[in-house]
Order: sequence, then C-alpha cells, then structure tokens
Amino acid sequence: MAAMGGDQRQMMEDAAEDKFPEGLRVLAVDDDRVCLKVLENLLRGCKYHTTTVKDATTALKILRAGKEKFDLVITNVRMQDMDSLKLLERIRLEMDLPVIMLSEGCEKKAMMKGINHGACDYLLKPVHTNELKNIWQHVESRRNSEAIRHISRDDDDDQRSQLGTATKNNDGANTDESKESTHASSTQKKPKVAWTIELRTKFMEAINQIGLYRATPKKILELMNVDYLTRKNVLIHLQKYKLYLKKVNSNPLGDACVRWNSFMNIWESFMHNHEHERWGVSSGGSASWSPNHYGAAVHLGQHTSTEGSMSMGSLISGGTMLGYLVPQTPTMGIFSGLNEHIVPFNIPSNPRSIGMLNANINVPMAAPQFVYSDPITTVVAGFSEKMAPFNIASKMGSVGMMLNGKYAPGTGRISVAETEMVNYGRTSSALSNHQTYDFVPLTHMHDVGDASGIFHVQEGTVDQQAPSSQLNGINDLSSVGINEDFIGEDAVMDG
DNA sequence: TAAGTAATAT
DNA sequence: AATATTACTT
Repeated sequence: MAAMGGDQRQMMEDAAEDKFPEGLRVLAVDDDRVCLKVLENLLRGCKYHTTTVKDATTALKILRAGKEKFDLVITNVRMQDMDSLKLLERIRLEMDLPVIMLSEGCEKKAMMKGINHGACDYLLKPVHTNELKNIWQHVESRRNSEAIRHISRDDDDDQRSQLGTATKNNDGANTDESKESTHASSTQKKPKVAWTIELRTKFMEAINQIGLYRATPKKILELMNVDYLTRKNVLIHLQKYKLYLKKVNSNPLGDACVRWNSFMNIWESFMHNHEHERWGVSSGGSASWSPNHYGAAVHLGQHTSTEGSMSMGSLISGGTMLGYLVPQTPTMGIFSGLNEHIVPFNIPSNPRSIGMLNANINVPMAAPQFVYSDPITTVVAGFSEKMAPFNIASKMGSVGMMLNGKYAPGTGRISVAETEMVNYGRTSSALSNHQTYDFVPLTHMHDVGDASGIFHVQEGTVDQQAPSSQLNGINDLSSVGINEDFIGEDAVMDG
C-alpha cells in the first residue's frame, strides 16, 4: 500500500469516494429512535461499522469501557439525559476521537458552540449519504497530526504503562503502520495527574525529608512511591510549588494574617515579628490531616515576652474561650473560588476574645466580638491567595481561632472531625531544633498534646544563605524563622 | 541524562 | 484552572 504509483493517484481519488473508509467504526448517538435508525442505515450504507446508542450516558460508558474501539462519534445535539456538549467535553478530555455534531434546523448558535467546543464537524438533518461519505477524513487527518506529534515527541520519560494506554505509549515506531492499515486506534488518552490532597501531602513530605534545595524530581518521586507518577509530573509540580513559594513570601499587609494556601489546600496563618522583621507561618485547616499532622489546625506559639509582642494562634488572655456563637453576620470576607471565608480582625488590647474564621462556606459564621468585619481583601501577587491583615494589639496573650464553629472546651485538643480550635488554654510547645533551612518545616506544625506548636528555631541554626540564594532570595519566609523571641520550651507546655 | 525555567498549549 | 508540553539552558 505504501508504494503507490503517482499515476494511480487519480484512480484512487475516484475510488476513494466509496471504497476507502469501509469499516470505519462509528458510534452514533441520538435519543430519537427514528433519527437514529435513519442515521444507522445511512452509515451502514456507507459500509461503516456502525453502533447505535440512544443516550449520551451509555455512549460514554461504552467509550470508557473501551471494549469496542471506535474511530468516530456522531451525536445529536439535543438529548434528554446529557447535553451533547457534555459528551463532547468528556470525549475530548478522556479520549482522542473526532466528534461530529448533528442537529435539525440551523441553530447557528448551537453549531458555533459545538465547533468551539471541539466538534470536528457539524451536520444538519436530514443527513445525506454523501455527507457521511466524507466523514472518514476527520479520522484520517487526526491520525496524521497524531503521527506527527508522536515523531516529534522526545519520549524520554519513564512513562510507565498506564491504564489503557497500551497502544499509544509503546509504539512510537508504529505510527506508519497504524495510520495506513490497522487503524488500531486507542480511545483512551493518558489522563492528567490530579494532585489530590494525598498526593500533595506525599509530595510535601518527600520534600520535607529531602530538603527543598536538595529535592529533585527523581528523589521526590522515589519517596512518594506512587506508581503512576512520572518524574515529569513531579517536575511540573515542583515548578509550580516553587512559583508558589515566590508569591507567598511577603506580607506587606499587617501584623498577621490568615490566608488560604491554595497550593496545599490548607489554611495558613502568618504572623510578623516587628522587632525582627520576620514572618512565621503555620498551616492548617480541616482540609488535610495526615499522620504527622501536616496541616493541623492553625497555630503559632506564644511569644515569650508578652509585652509588645505578636503572636497568634492560641487562645485568649484569660484562658477562657468565649462563645463565639454569636449572631450570624454575612459580612465576612468571602474570597475567590474555594471556600475562603476570611474574617480580618483587629484585636484591641487586653481582649478576652479574639476572632475566628470559618472555612466552610456552607456554615456561615458570626463575626466574633472583636472582629471588625470589614471585608478587606487583598490579592497577593496574582495567586488566588488573599489575605486578611489584622493587627494585634500589644499586651495580649495570643489569638484564638476557631474553625467550623465548634471547639472542645477544656480539652484544648484539636478534633479534626469537628473542632478546629486552636491551642486552647495553654501555650506553646516546641518544634525543636528545626533548622529554618526549608520551607516545609516551618509550615509543618506538630501537634503536641494539648498545646499548639510553635516555630522554634534554636539560636545559631538559622541558615539563611543557601535557600535564599537558590530561590533568588524570594524565599525569605521560609528561610527566616521566628527566632529566639519565641521560646519553645517544653516546660511551657503541659501535657 | 537530569534538572530548572518560562512561555505556551490543552 | 490545573497540567502538560516545548524549547532552551544549566
């Protein structure tokens, strides 16, 4: 076949009309029985291998099952069970099939939509045989461009065989063959990796172990031990993570803030120590809770000298957590996209209560007493994080924060299920001897019994050089700890 | 060969 | 919006 004389070409053109695309495997979808039947007959008339389905859902099921292979899908636009656009979208996302849309009348808008959503052709009812005779072109042209893609791809990575990708991955050399003869099309595209919280956590833990500046994709991958991940997947994520770090590092806004860390899907609270011009982070939120307490509730430890110091994350001066179950105010800041609700608050001096934050959009919560719920929203450097600055007055013990509106009185414990109260009643414990070498240790709070964690950096262990230089100095947040101002003495905590 | 990066594509 | 790819560079 490959060697076809030039003079034959003319002949072939003539013949092609009714000869070549025989056996093209077409899946026809229409919930109108009659139309479907007509379509089927026409397709059969073209000698296509035709399968009919009367709704989009089953169509999708069949395609997903992959038991039968198809070259092309023809679907009616309007259907009961599923918008054909949905179907189109799913097919585009999951498989690699040309889709032809079908409608009656000339609904231009629908047509445009279909085309814009990636339909490769749009036919009007009634369909004529000669239109169907040409549809194989879509299949063919797609194959060609795919072949080109294959050739130009540097398949260097260890693309381990993934679900259903058999044909595609292994046969870089096979393109010619598959193009011309077998048509052994694989319907499944390699799925995108979804970075679930579990994956992110593993990723962070790996980095945590290796150290950010020694962490390379390969090592991370090994530690993560997730079979379907490739080095490239990790590389991409690492890239994103580093970009994220860049953006996260500065908070010009206030003494402290809470914000949604969209990278990790957790809340973080930040505080600033004016004396030293440094920032600390803690992370938390109900979104993630792993065995080593990554993402435990938000808390930073208390400052040693309360005078003029900043701290947040712990309760309230008198040891009494007030009931914050106060009137609902819709005025809290609601932030973009996710479930961000942020209550920025000022804390007056000697407060008995502080503020809280509600991470669940479904459970609107009251602004706490000392909150002014001026919905300050400040966009941070393009990322989806927004911050709510709040000022912490001097002479206060610490700041309390609750999530989800519940806390466990007297226990001081964080119950992940329902309570995200922070450090009830007691103060800090130490996260001892963490070199502030990496970002991660700082965000990695340990829940030590009843107390909250605190960033404790032993004197002399701060290594600000290496990391900042690597991240172009943008990583100050991570390389700088809360220093000796924050004790982390175990003595302070009681168990 | 692995890794970092920025721009761009899907 | 989140990942992937690409095209360079180190």
